[in-house]
Amino acid sequence: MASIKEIAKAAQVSCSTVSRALNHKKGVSTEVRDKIIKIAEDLSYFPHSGARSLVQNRAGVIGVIIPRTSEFAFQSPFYNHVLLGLSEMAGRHDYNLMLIINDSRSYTSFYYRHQVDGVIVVGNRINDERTIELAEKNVPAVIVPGFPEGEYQNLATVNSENFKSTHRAVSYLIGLGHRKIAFVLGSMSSKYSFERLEAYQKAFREHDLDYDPAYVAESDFTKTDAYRLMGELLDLDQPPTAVICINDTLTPGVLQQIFSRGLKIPQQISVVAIGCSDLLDLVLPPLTTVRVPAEAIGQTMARVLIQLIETGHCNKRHTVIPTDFIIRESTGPAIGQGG
Amino acid sequence: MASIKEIAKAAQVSCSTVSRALNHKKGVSTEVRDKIIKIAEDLSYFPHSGARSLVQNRAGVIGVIIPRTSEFAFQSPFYNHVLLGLSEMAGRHDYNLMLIINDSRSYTSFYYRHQVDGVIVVGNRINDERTIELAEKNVPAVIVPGFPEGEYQNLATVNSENFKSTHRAVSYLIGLGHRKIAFVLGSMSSKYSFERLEAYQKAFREHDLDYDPAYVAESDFTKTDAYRLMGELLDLDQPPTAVICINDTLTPGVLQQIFSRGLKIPQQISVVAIGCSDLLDLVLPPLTTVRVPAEAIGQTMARVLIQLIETGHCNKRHTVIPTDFIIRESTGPAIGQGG
DNA sequence: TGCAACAACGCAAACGTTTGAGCGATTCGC
DNA sequence: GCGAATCGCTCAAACGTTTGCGTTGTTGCA
Repeated sequence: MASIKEIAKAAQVSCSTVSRALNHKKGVSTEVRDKIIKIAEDLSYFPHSGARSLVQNRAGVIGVIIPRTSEFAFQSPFYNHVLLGLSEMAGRHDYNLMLIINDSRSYTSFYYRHQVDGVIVVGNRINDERTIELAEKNVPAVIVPGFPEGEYQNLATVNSENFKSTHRAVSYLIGLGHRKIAFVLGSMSSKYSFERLEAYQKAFREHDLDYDPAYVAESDFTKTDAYRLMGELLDLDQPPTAVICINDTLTPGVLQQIFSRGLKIPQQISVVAIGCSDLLDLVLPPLTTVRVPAEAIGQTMARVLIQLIETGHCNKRHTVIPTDFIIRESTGPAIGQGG
Repeated sequence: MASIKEIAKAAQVSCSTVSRALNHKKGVSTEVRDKIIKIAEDLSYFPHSGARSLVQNRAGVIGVIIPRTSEFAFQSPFYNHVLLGLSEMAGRHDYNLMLIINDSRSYTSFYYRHQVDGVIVVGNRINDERTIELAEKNVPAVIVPGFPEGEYQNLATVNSENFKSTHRAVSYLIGLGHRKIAFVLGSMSSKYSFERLEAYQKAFREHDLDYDPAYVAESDFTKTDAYRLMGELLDLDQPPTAVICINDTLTPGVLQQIFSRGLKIPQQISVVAIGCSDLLDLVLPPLTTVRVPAEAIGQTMARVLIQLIETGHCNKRHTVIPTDFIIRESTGPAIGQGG
């Protein structure tokens, strides 16, 4: 409500001086500055962000795009944790978040329409032409996941260490004597499904073992489907002695199938979860987990984007965040296996 | 990038005409209008929202404040679903969402600093002075939950039907013969814990029964605490034959305690969940649930706020959204009870 | 023919802020 | 003690829109 003019009048100085005083720029004496600041507080003055963005070409807002249905975005712990990291880091640098969910329009149009300073895309699809447009129009942007073909000045990526972590988990299970290791994947159009499957295969090869494709199930990422698929896997003549769940959404479905059959974990089947959900922390026994650092992903994305916005370049265009492999009580030696 | 000026030059008209043409106001011939619109598209023009908000005093942005830690906000399905409803309804009316989580500053300052058109507070604490400030400064705002003392022109509330739904659930359990009905509450400083407990008590009174406070447990809203409390409840000399979980965060803890003891649901204990989490839908057996319509709450909040913003008043200052009581398979007749 | 009404458009002010240029007054260096 | 640098401040332009008012040209009506 109160504008810089009223403060200027009250303090008997010009607008310029008020602006400089409030922004702590030099060129204003301490007495005048203190006086102005006091008046501004008394009048409960807040700068008009629109006017400011007009002249400064900076809005102090980061656009966050989640190209998923709202349902999906808010149900998956991954997005929640990324948002958490984003909001934390953005807040620390005095940026706010503008949220766009399930908008079919171009990312670039969003950037222009809302005068955000940069754009973050969470859950980028492989080969989404909108990401390329973003890069070609030189919009400061950070995406997860994905490595675009070209090298663009203003486009950065953040990924989690999919291959390595999955590889470690599978190797661990093999080391425990497991050979029939079920792997409940999501859709293979998803980048990380693909990477993690490769890791799975490589771990088998490294131990001079063949892996049986029958134990790899491709789901549509829903709990229901995971429940169904796990049922099919357990109905095999040689049911798996271990199972890996590729993400948070699937894990409950797999677990419920196991629980419903009264199978003991880890005595009868070992379980490894990949994901970031805390909701599963209370599952008994505590699950051996590949923890995807979604919060750190969000933080990093925000940090890189802000650097991109403010300096026009970034130190690392492609960041890979390491995952943790946490061995807890849901995994144990395979039974009835040759070791 | 492209401004209205460039379009004006290209179309050989004045800025005014361009503005009028693009905003579909009258005073411009159809030929000129079409020409301008075409040029605007070719130049991929987007109006500068800052400049627009400067002169129109409207930003097209709704501020969403969640006065919780980021962890809490993003873990609880309630907030997620409210956000879902908000984003859906806001999008439909061409508003965007600006998200503020865990900001200790005044709500009013947020309103002014970011030139949002109105403010939504999700998870208002009883007697939070910041809400009152919002109302007193006449900022268009909608809050959940809560009924402030005074009647303020620009402050509206949305609540879910806490009392009625809980009452119905408890009555149902009593009808099934249950007498020792555990109730795992959250903190009593929370409005809905309080309301729901009252409903619980009233249901007992109405059936001419005394309720035993020993079965009411006040938690700190965490899974861990719920797990612990449910353990204590089951260790009672006369363990409960039914349990009601007051919200999504608690339910997994309670369930895990039950599962870990190998108790059969509903043969040995009936379970009623209050909440909106879909994650629990896959729990076996499917839970009898008081479904809190968080998504509808979000939608309603957005709708009311937009009305408040655009017309300066709203039809209903206090909206109460009904809850559903969904009877599924986790509840059954009490065993070893006199009926 | 004369005049009112109206449509289509341009002009310029206004929104609130930042910032380079400019201008006295004081201080500094030598 | 004189020019140069510095300080503290003001002026005014600029950012991109919208919009009331004015102007021109056309049409309608008597």
